[in-house]
Amino acid sequence: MQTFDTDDAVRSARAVFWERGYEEASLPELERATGLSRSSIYHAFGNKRGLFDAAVASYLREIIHPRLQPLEAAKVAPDALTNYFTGLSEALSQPDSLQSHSGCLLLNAAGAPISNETAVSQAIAGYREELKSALGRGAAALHPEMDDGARLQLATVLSSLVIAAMTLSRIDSAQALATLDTALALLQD
Amino acid sequence: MQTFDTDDAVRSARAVFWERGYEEASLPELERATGLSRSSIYHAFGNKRGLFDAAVASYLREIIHPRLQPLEAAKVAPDALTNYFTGLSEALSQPDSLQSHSGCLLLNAAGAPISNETAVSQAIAGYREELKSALGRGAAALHPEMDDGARLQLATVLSSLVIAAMTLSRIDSAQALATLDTALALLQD
DNA sequence: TATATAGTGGACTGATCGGTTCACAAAATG
DNA sequence: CATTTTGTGAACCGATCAGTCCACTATATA
Repeated sequence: MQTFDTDDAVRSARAVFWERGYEEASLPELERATGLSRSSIYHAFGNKRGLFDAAVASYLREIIHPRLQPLEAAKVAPDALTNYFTGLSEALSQPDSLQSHSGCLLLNAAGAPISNETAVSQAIAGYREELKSALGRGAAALHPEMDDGARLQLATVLSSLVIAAMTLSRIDSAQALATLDTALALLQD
Repeated sequence: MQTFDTDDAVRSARAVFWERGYEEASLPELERATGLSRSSIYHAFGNKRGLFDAAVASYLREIIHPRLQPLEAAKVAPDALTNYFTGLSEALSQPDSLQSHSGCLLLNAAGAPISNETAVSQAIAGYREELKSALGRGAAALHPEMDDGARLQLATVLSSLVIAAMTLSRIDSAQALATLDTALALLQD
């Protein structure tokens, strides 16, 4: 049986992919981060790409979904949408968090050659759809009187603000936070 | 004297960086695209990074600024903002254009290790600021009655929609176009 | 204890990386 | 024509890449 914890190893590798991207994450880096030797990585994950896919699944499960969960529950609280943005804003304010200085693992991948892989591009597109859908449910809970068209428009705007903020967080945290503040301001109207 | 046209060479290299990103654009690829040998590239641009910087400057000058120009003129037409979004939407609809399948050279770089270079991150942050400012001027021309706070908010939202659309264009052109349609819809209100 | 199975570390492969060097070519200057 | 200057292509550099292989270890089963 395996002497290392698979989830721990994937989490460590995930951090490397998050910071450096798929292509620039080297095997020696991944070995160092996971504490595993090359043969163990290849035995457990097949190849570098297999480890990346495991990292993406882990990212969705442990980073994305926990924050979206209140917006995807059967009953959505009226303040769930506000809480989503304040929580994300706090995470981006933490100056040494991966979120704040590396943005979003998936969106970073969107601009890299790895996005030519259909499995990867589908994961990113699916994330955006899920984000939009969850934010739409939050909008419905906050503004029950809003009609479907306006709610869909708001969900598109809010999810775009999230995408822009995560993209900008790597290069200008002030602009990223200001972008999220704009999202919060939109919820007051 | 130089037997090749510098602007032509930079344009060709720019296309490679645009599609592949800085790190994954190899010297052989850049040689092939420009038709130049390695020593000519190094003689003219110093190194790979110098060629990339020239490509970024060329991208701003020939791709970004021409489209923003009507929004940055002394007098901005009321329909300049709408024209910006319809023009961008048409460019992303062109299925074989670099814009449609490679998004934005600068935003792609934002998610890659090259963004750790301060000159690069400043170029990207500056682009976002300029985009926001130009869209704000367009909003003022379209809605002269709008107060400063609302105009700034709208500019932040619109520039975020552009960023999201350019990011998504690499992986899901339908979502990218829908995002720009949302921007156009916001201008009707 | 003997045998089979699963996991691991390190050495190695061929390919490719960015960057450098150098000898030659072409043009300009005297 | 001789010399100098500038530009260029090709060979080469050490380093690093992802991936493979194999001998060895540790555990599990019998």
